[in-house]
Amino acid sequence: MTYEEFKEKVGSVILTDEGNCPVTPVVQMLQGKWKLQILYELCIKCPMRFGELKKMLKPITNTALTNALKELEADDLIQRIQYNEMPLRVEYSLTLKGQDLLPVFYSIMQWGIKYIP
Amino acid sequence: MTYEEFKEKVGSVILTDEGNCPVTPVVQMLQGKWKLQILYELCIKCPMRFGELKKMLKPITNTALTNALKELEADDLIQRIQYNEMPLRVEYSLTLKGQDLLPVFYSIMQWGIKYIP
DNA sequence: CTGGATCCTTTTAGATACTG
DNA sequence: CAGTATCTAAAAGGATCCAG
Repeated sequence: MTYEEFKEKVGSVILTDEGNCPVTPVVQMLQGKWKLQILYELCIKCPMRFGELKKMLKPITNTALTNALKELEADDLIQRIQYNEMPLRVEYSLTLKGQDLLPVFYSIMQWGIKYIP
Repeated sequence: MTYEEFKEKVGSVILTDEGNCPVTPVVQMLQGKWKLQILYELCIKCPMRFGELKKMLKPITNTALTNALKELEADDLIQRIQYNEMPLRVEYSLTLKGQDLLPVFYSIMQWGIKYIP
């Protein structure tokens, strides 16, 4: 896509909400130190358990992981399922909405490959 | 792109850096309350002057705008050109690297259109 | 006009200990 | 195992005043 094409599309499609950036709210939703990494892990393996995620995101604390997971669930990007076994088991997985972020991740990744050494 | 396709591509292409999310560093770079909005404004109109940007991002303060612009420039996403006229004029524009974010913005936008009411 | 400098408030993240 | 609760540290953001 060229610069002019973008201007044209954005200008007509969604620049209606008082000139605000249509990208910002989405990125706000993904902000925080851990959310994207969690989503990424769930892209690679899904579902995953709490402890499994914690191990992958190594230096993360319980508090941080819990908070991030809660916010992602509140935004309906991931789903939490609790199995009342002994010991307790909880599994997190991407929702359809969350899976729909894959193309976004991929385009970001393509940019990163080009520009991040 | 499907879930499986993503896994395959990501797994082979870039999952080399110790399992860390390849998307995160890019998003880190775009984090902060104002950076994306600035880039977006520059997508719509480029170049723009300091005061012009300030007007578009209405409640922003000088400090916040200055800081965001500096960081964007440090990441080589925008370019600052100063004209020593009287009164002083400074123009900001997207670099090629910055313009290359357009497809990313567009894919985020598509997602937003689908899921944000 | 385009910021710099300073101070202050708010938000976010980390450490530690504890529970069903 | 999967969290909660509480506290502290750090970072981000805002307000105000000043300068080339």
